[in-house]
Amino acid sequence: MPSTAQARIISAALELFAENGVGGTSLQMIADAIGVTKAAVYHQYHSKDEIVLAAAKAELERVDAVVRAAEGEPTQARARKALVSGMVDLAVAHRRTVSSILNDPVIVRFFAEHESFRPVMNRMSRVLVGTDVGHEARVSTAMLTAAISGTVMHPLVAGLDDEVLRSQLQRLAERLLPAMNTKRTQSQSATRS
Amino acid sequence: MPSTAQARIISAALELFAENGVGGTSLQMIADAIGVTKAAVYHQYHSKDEIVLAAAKAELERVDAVVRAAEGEPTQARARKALVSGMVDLAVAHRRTVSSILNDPVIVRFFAEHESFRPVMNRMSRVLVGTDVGHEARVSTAMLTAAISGTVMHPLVAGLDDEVLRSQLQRLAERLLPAMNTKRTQSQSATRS
DNA sequence: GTCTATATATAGATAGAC
DNA sequence: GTCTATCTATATATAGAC
Repeated sequence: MPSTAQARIISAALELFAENGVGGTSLQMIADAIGVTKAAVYHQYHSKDEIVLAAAKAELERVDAVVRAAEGEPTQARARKALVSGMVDLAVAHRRTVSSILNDPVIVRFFAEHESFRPVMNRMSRVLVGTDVGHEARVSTAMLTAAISGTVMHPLVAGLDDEVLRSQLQRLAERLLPAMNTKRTQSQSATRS
Repeated sequence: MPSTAQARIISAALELFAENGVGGTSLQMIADAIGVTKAAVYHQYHSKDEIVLAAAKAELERVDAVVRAAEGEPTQARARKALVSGMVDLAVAHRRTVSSILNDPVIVRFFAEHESFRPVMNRMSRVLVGTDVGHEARVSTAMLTAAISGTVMHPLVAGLDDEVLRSQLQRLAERLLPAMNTKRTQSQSATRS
């Protein structure tokens, strides 16, 4: 839970990361963006890595909220629809930031190194493909997230209205969902920490 | 037409850009990677921007070759299949580099600023959706490229064999193709319940 | 084409006053 | 919580010898 001063830093950092990449963003830029000096920033976070970590966590929390909402749906079919819809809304609402940040090599490395990030992706995958861990399931999940986050910042859709983009994106995203073995719908309330 | 010395620089730069981002890659890193000094690198390219530009051009040339091959197909249906297939092959063959580079904010800005990059994307779009410039066509094209390039570097598919990834990716990518007005080539219907 | 050496700016980071 | 001042390392970039 970041303080207000920390929240301003994270917010500015996310914007700058999206525009310049993590490696291309300096603490001086962040400080300038919120109108303070570097030392003030260092008083909140002791290193650049800590800022990157906090920014990544803030982004992931948005995804976590969407996943949690989907997990609350009564059937898997509805859960999947809720997940796709929520992810599309999230991506459209943050066109410029979401994709560039999730794809930044530095952030990707953080996700790989810090284990606390993995559960969210696993839960998302479980909502989408259940307990199936086959090839198709994995590729489907990966493709769905990559497609949604990548499309919204594509130059070809830059001029599109949010509403139009959202509806088209949602319709296309659902085509990527793997076929459901509609037999059993997994209990959605279990296994959450 | 890069010299051999220039080609080595570009090759090393592409690897490093993928791993650290453009902003996180210094000329010293590039020089170290190919075993020369910074001054030797500067003798080939007068600035970091020139290296980024040359690297982006090299990547785009690979895409251009795929598009050109697709354009040579006799029918639009075959052209689209060839394009998807070629893009998938390209992405799988360069799992680590393709996506991180195409999504890097610095590269994206280069693509937007330098007009010479745009025609390739327009030709690709024309192969995929013909002269249609509607919303669905634009989102489809954007999503197809984002999905292919983004999936291959997703952690979820990191352990997958190239062959498996390629076949799954191709099958899923074809689901994103918009319906063709002329004749059906797939049993895949355009609208799903 | 590659080197040594160097100029200048800015990076990440810390100390200590207010 | 924010500042000034400062440290050290490294960034981009150039000059000129081999």
